[in-house]
Amino acid sequence: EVIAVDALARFMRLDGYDVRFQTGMDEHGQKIEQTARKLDIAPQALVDKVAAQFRALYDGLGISYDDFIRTTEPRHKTGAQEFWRRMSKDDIYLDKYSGWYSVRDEAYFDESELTQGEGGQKLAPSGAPVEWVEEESYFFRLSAYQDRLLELYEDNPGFIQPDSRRNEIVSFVKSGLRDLSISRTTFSWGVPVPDAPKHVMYVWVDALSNYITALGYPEPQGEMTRWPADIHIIGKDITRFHAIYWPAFLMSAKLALPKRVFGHGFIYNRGEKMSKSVGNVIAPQDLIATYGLDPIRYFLLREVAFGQDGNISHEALVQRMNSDLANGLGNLAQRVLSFINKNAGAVVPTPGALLPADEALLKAAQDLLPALRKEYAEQAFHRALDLIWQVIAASDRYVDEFAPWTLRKTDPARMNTVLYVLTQVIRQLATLVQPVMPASSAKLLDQLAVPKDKRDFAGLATPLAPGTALPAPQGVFPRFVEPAA
RNA sequence: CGCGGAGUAGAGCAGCCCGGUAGCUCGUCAGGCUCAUAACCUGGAGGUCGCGAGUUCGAAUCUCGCCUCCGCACCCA
Repeated sequence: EVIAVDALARFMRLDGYDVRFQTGMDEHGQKIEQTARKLDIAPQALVDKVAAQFRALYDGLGISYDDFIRTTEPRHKTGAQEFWRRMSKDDIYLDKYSGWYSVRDEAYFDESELTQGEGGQKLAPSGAPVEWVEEESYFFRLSAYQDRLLELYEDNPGFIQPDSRRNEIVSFVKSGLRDLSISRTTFSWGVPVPDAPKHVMYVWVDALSNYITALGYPEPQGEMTRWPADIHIIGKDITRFHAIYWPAFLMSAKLALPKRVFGHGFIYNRGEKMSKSVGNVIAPQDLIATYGLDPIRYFLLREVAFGQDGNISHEALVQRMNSDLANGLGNLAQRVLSFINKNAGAVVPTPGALLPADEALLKAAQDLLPALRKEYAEQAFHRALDLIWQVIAASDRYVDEFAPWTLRKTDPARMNTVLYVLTQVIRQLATLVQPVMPASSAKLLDQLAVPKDKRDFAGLATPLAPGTALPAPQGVFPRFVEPAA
């Protein structure tokens, strides 16, 4: 889920890291070529259209990517060809390939994997028709990498995450690796193999190399100095390619390996897999229009244990919106800020001596950042958010315990101290929630009069200055009310 | 067939690796408060932890068998 990657990237940026967040799309392959022919348009025109849709989607989701690479770009093609050349010559050899091929799956299947369809038609496990294909092909000596890959997994338990994915990959590799066909002659929509014009690269050599071609590979200077990547976040269905083929290719080309491959789960609609044929696909654009972008982002990161599959439903979404956002964070900010606005001169209050309870709440808020670093480092976004919300609950209890509306009459100085503590805490919370909800947290920080250049995590070290004028507060997270049926 | 995951209060989940009063969120019921977006706080009710057997002084937690659902296959990214 790109949103998760985005939140991670934003978190690291706010924490002072120089982040490069790149995404892109694979635009080659026989499937594209065929689809384009069916539509009677050029393949390039087809992928241009799709790419535009993707960019629009990402922009709509507020994705803060630094680069969006398409495999049809010249920079990718030349880079991919160079990558091919630099893979060890011992690893690439020419041979004949024959087997049952499914165009739809872009994969060959073993005889034993096929099922018998109607009229004797052989079908791939996916139900897609297969055809007997015999062609000249370049092969990659993947079999030679089995031990080195297992060693890699062994020495770096965190290389494939989550663990369940790792186990799958390890047992797959242990069961034996076969050499990989890495070129095709049956279609031409792809990157030509260097010095073998009849061949185009098989989709994965081509597509996987995007991670480095986007960095300017083979140019060793510039962005390429950032390689290796700290993490590849991918759909769990393509974990195999990223955790087996890609490291093997990189080893062959004598490049460093990414430090982690994270195969994330899928989002289900009410427990059902989204599928066009079932007609239960939820368009992100519709969700944003109905609920707003930040609530969606929050929901997806909070509700789903990242890495596992998750569910989305109107009911669950509304519940999160109303209880966590409107009643939780939103209400806390609103009750405190509007009280200050009405009863404490609309400025950051000046505190007196702090009581243990004050210290405790401030400490709880300050302790969040290191705790969040740990969770983000493990891509445990749901736990990170849970921690933040524990402090919100503690803050609500604190408000009730010290009841500023009573102190207003009995002890104004103490009231100011309480309100001061709360503004500091809310500021912490708003700052820490930025990676997940950039727009809403910005509004919150506006209301706390935090300068735009003081909103990163380093800025948290500087408390809000007492006496700073605060604007009139406005609700940031509206309750979701069912439209009248 | 095989490999993998899951079955715990009305709902969604944690706990299970490292056995010992079954926990969280939401909902629900009662009480409190009134600063706030009918919100917030406190307390209660609600579970034979899929089924059966075994190990053990003791099992949601370990072992074996069985049942059910799901993924590894479409789609989507």
